[in-house]
Amino acid sequence: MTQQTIQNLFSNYLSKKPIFSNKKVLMSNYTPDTVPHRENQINQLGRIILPALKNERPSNVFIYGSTGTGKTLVTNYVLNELVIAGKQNNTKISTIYVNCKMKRVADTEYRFLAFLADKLGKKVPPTGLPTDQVYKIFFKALEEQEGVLIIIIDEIDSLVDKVGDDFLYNLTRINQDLENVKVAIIGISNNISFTDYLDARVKSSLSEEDLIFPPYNAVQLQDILQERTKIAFSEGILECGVNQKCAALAAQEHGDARRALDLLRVAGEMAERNGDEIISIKHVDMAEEKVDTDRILEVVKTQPKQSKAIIYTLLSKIENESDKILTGDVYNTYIATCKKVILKPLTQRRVSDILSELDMLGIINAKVISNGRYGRTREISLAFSKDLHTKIMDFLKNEFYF
DNA sequence: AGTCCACAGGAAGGGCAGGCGA
DNA sequence: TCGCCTGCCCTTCCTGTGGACT
Repeated sequence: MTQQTIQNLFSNYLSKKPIFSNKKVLMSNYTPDTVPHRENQINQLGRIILPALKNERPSNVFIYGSTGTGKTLVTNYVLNELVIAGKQNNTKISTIYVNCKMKRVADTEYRFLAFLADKLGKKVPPTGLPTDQVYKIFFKALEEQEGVLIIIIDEIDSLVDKVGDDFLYNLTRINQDLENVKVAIIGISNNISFTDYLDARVKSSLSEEDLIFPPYNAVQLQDILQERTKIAFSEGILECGVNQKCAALAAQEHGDARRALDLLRVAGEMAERNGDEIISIKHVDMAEEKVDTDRILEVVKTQPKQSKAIIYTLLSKIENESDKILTGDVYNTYIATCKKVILKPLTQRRVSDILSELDMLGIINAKVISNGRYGRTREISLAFSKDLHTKIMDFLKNEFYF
């Protein structure tokens, strides 16, 4: 592209009527003024945490529902309101929000405690101290607090899966040793059967109250999108049926509002990039493909070298042989791949774990099957379209200098 | 009913890098 | 600088398992 034409491109872009008037409202971290179709949950949660306004400890709450059902949004919304009411009432209410899925922030017991202590104003080094000392620092920080403190632990299941439920046991018993501050815990999880695996004592004290968030249906999603589009886009930009299509697609995916918003945002970006003045159904279709492609490609890109070698092995095996392959085959071919790219091969045990990780990340589908006397193994297939195969393969070939 | 395969996956521990306090 | 602690990645060793085969 010559300099002249790129200048034309820029001035063309600037002279067009803008597609977005406020893109922020389509982001997942945006808290709107109202939360449609969650009135019940807002009321229930509100009632549970009411005692905080009288400087009493509210019950611990356990919230569950699948992704994009508004759990975090409702919790933040209600707690914001609670803090405001507390201020008017001269009651000190503070909240700490922790997301246990955030890598290198709160994904281990140490980091989790360090994060909480940090929020309470006590610095803990990122590593180096014994865990019991971090507990001490955290308790000390708590002792200096007063009023009611509500700790929201989002994606709590992923931390418990990783480090066990001991830290929850300690946390739920925290109040016995504290005088000035009352601590309540709100646990949020995507996994409905999560509490089944907890220690009985932890379970009973953590879920003194339970709240369930059902998935949104297509009509409800449409309402949510309608509210946001009024603020997000310039007037008359949206073709009829765009909202419906985004809502319908997201409803198929367990009523995930986050996905609906993503689709709408990316559709807008697609239109913007193409220089179109109206967002049409065509853009939603493009957005659907892009959202999936981007997610998987991003996951592949961020994998360590060994996982990439395994993904490469899987792709080449599936390309050349059958759609479904077994662990043993993968391992043998992986050894060959390692030789080719001069990588020290891992043991089968470790490869088995990496395959489980890839399964959890949604890159592969792995199902444990039994072939009778020919053993038990995992049957592995790829979780994305043929189209994406080529893109990922190209990326990996480039990565390994093939 | 018992055997046997090819793994799955749990437990324990080694080695490393990074950080702290003495 | 050294000893101690952490998380992380990995290996080694081990037990468990579903179902075809005998």
